[in-house]
Amino acid sequence: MAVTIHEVAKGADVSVSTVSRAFTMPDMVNAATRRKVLQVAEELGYQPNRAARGLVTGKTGNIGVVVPDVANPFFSAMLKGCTARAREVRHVVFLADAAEDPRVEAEVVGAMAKQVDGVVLCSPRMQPTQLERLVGSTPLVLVNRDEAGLPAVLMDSGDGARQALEHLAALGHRRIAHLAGPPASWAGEQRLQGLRAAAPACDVETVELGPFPPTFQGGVQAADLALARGVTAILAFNDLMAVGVLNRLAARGVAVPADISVVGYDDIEMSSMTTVPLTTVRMPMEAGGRAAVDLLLDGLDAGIEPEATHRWLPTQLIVRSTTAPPRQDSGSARVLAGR
Amino acid sequence: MAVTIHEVAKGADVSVSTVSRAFTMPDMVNAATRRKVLQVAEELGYQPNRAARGLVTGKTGNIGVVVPDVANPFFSAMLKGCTARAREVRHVVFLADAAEDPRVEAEVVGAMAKQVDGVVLCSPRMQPTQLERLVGSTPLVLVNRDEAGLPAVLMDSGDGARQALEHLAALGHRRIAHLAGPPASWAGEQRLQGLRAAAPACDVETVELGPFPPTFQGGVQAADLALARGVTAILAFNDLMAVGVLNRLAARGVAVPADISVVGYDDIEMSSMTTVPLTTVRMPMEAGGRAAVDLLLDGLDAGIEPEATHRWLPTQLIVRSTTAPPRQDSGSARVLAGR
DNA sequence: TTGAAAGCGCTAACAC
DNA sequence: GTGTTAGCGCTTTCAA
Repeated sequence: MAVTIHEVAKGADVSVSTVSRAFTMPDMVNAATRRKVLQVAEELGYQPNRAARGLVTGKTGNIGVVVPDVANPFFSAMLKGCTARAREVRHVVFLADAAEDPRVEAEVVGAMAKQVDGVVLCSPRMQPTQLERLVGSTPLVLVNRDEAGLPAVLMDSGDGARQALEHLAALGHRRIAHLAGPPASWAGEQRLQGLRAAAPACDVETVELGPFPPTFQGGVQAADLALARGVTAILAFNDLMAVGVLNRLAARGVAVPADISVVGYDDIEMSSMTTVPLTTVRMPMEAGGRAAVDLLLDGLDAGIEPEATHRWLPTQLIVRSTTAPPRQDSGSARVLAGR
Repeated sequence: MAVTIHEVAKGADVSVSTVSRAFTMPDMVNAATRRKVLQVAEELGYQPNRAARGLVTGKTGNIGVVVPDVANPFFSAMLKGCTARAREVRHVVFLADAAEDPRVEAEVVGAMAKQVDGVVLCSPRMQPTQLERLVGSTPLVLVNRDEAGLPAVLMDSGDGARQALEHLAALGHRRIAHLAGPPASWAGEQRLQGLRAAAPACDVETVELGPFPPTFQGGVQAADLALARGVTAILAFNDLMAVGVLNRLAARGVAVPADISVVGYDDIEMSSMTTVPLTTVRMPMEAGGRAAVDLLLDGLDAGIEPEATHRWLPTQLIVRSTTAPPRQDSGSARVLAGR
């Protein structure tokens, strides 16, 4: 079944160490010998057993990636970045889907620890103490979370929130709802802070709603609450929620953006796919995945445990037709009568 | 750094084999001893090195999953099923994203082969001959492809196409466009066949368009072609394309479903998120992922190479408001005048 | 430039 | 019920 290094050695009539060298340190072996070895290996379809190699070198060539939910477009985009970059640097990805469960997150890191050179934790939901317990089991890099002095790739969604707020304020909106996602979301917290910080200068009043599930349904649910609070604009936690909001507004006969403006956060083009093009804060998820892999590997090369290095990635507001100046006759009353 | 079995043995004052047994065959060791061992292991934070274990047992406890594109909702849903099921049976998932490149598919299987117990190939795009070359390197299970006598999980999208066609025919549609996706897609081929087979009995004429990229843009592009052919209904390759179609129709002032009916294929609720709820053929992607993992593992348990076992999963038409009877004044002319 | 041998962390006979 | 020992496939001293 599995063709081993011994068979290649026998076939090429050399010792196993020569075969090994032909692969790992090619110029330490005679050109002719090497050619022969490589050829025999090719014929036999030999592929070094990376697990065995890892056992002795201590380097597996694998990296672990843990996401809260692969089916969430944000995280599948991030995963895409991780796998793509990993491939470029000849590494393989171990994937774990934590199913939005903090305990699973901790558990899987333990399970992977020994078979990987390090783990990328994407938006981990777990408690700081749990996170700290993981430190030392294997090199860790965080994405969109800043904790325990760990190296991290951080997206500046606080700044994105500011951009969105200023955009809406410039249009004349004075009362804006913020729909929160999962409480454990670092990015969500950043957005809220960015919003609060920017609101006074923009002369905007923010209405903080939630938490809601970061889903289509969460958006539907949130839309009614936002409507009842008489806002003229809504900032949704992510594109899924934003689409839910859009749908609920449509169902209630509220026009977007005539009656209410909507802004979401997305990764790629999810939101360009809505029938009413959705204004969004662009989160560079794929780039984040790539950066995380780099950070992890750089840290490993550099020496021991990587220094706590933070890589900030900018976010960008993409304005589309879901935002417009508020009506002069002010949203609230009209909207509530709308149905 | 990494705590080994030896340290646990020393700490518990037993031999390594006792520690090993305490983990792998608990009832072959004295209850008191076991308790002590487990406790010491706990304290030291010992986790067996699965790679080393695999080296001797020949079983890694890992399974490989190869997808054409993680960022595609179809495949992230399938991946979700794989990881969920894998976890339930205490396995870890090795993920590879082939970036829609057949060569990469073959390559990654080779790279993973030695570290996994088997590989799930999701909708592989590679040639039959390439696929055959992979057989033997590691146990393989196919999803949505039937080739080389390999075990496979197959979704009956041919039947889904039939259901969609009959639905549209029942509404009175007589001229229906089929928008093809990637030529290498087995599922696409199935749908086309299902359509062709069902069309005569339904007294329907099918207009076969494509191939198009299975994306939003592909749908935009396809919509114009379909319109020009004067159909009253459109069957899109997947939900992304369907949404593209919807958008382009809206942009051209064509009403859905008044002027044209649209049907897509989707996995979960993507299509319930469109502003005009989209009628779709439901593909059980997540269930497919789970089934594939089961098939792989069952085959391994059963004995040698798994028999070529096929698992067919049904598809289901979900009717929503994007389909309606065609206008009496017949779509074609009206629509073309529409803009 | 090459080979022989030790050993990575673990399990699986085979003794005791 | 427990310990000793021989490897799993590979890399890496150390000698030749």
